[in-house]
Amino acid sequence: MIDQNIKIAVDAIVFGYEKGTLYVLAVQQRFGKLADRWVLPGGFILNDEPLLMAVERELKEEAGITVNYLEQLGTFGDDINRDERFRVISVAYFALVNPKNFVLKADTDAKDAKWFPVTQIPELGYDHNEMVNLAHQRLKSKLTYQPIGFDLLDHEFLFSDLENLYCSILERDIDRRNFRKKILSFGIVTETDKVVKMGASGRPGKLFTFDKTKYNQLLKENFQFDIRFA
Amino acid sequence: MIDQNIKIAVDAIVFGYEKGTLYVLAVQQRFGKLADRWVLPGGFILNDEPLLMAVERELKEEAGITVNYLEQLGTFGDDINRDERFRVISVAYFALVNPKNFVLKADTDAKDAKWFPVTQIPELGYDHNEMVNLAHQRLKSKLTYQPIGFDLLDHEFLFSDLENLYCSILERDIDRRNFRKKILSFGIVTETDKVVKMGASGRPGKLFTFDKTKYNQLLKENFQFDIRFA
DNA sequence: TTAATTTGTGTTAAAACAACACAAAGTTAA
DNA sequence: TTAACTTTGTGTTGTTTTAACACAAATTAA
Repeated sequence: MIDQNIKIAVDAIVFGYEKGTLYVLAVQQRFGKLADRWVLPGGFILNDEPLLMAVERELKEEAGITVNYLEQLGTFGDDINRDERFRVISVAYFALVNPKNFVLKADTDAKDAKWFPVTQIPELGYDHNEMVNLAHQRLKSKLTYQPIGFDLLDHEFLFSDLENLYCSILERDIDRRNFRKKILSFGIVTETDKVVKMGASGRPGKLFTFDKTKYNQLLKENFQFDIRFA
Repeated sequence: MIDQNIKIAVDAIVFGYEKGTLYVLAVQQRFGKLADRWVLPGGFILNDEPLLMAVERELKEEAGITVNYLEQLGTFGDDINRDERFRVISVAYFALVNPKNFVLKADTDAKDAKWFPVTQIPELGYDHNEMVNLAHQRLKSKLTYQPIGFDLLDHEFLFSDLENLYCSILERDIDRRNFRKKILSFGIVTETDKVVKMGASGRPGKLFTFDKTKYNQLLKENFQFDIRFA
């Protein structure tokens, strides 16, 4: 048997979006040297636990959430001292969730769980700021070639919600007419007959939904989602 | 100290290209239950060894090569029995090399090392065929949005080499005039004044080089390499 | 010297993109 | 009740990019 003494953990960068602001979920550590320090949700995997399950378990335990979208981001194991106690290699996951769907509640190892605006993330433990930066990049680029924005929104949303999401995450202006034309041309967003009055003033807007079935169908026919517009 | 008994390995999917054929490097195992079986080059990491170094070391040891391009592909750890001896999580790397630059030589654990055409890869040990498939996908898509094709070619190459590389890897026809126009418009490929006579008949062609410095410069100015053509 | 092979080059019609402004439907305040 | 304000919803046009297409030039082989 080989002599190897390295531990394996998973960590998750969970993005949430609400009213023009992009948030990242962090938890406050309860125990150990980094007690009180904010870190990404995550932890060691169990001996007989698949990686994906470990992430899902930790998110449930530490913050009480279940995500809409989850994919591997990358594995951090080049800095052999990234955890000062002993060597830990961490598999980072990228996740999206609609914050409205959950009330955060810290459970096991976490003292607290909180959404931080992506522009105001405190200094996190380990190399977690690095992970957040990488994930943030991934989100930005993925938004343009995969319809993942919908995983951050309500099931039914106003077109302006979608537009604002793109605007704020990509940090640029968008021409409403061109954007709408393009999105609708894909045929993966359906107009419902519901109309919703804004809390504030203004003309009421129609609600739309993302048609995932249609999207999967189109994928088989070599459809390529792509939004790179003015 | 947590009770965790999982080993960590790295594996590499190394692509090589020569005369219209794309190859993947595999090695034949010398020891153990899978002796004689072809597998991807790789192995367990050392306690104080960064992941990247582990891959480079294994490639050197098992096949005698140093790659041109190396990036993380993904971590395989959901199937807890992917290695039947005990649980192993493997970090897979994606690599590109010009086969001409090396003579393969199996050294330590490997009995033999060999290039297999990507269309004729034997049944490999563990989940390595899955890794190859994923890497192959990555290569195809990355070829269109990152200038990595050059890492598979000689330093100086004919335009037709580049064109054939794209044709064969992406498995589609390319219009020579449009392709050339597009590539040259980026300004990252430089024409040398060398002319080379083909081994066979035909008009001699000029040699070109990839200007990496220029490419890095352009990147800072928000340049986006992108080849999606007829 | 003729045939075969490979490199190298330009134009045009069609499609996609970028830029642009105002009317409609509602709310709020005078 | 009217005027001001806010937000949704919609078309056109010039510009740029893309796709489709063919033949001459330089060399080797027969």
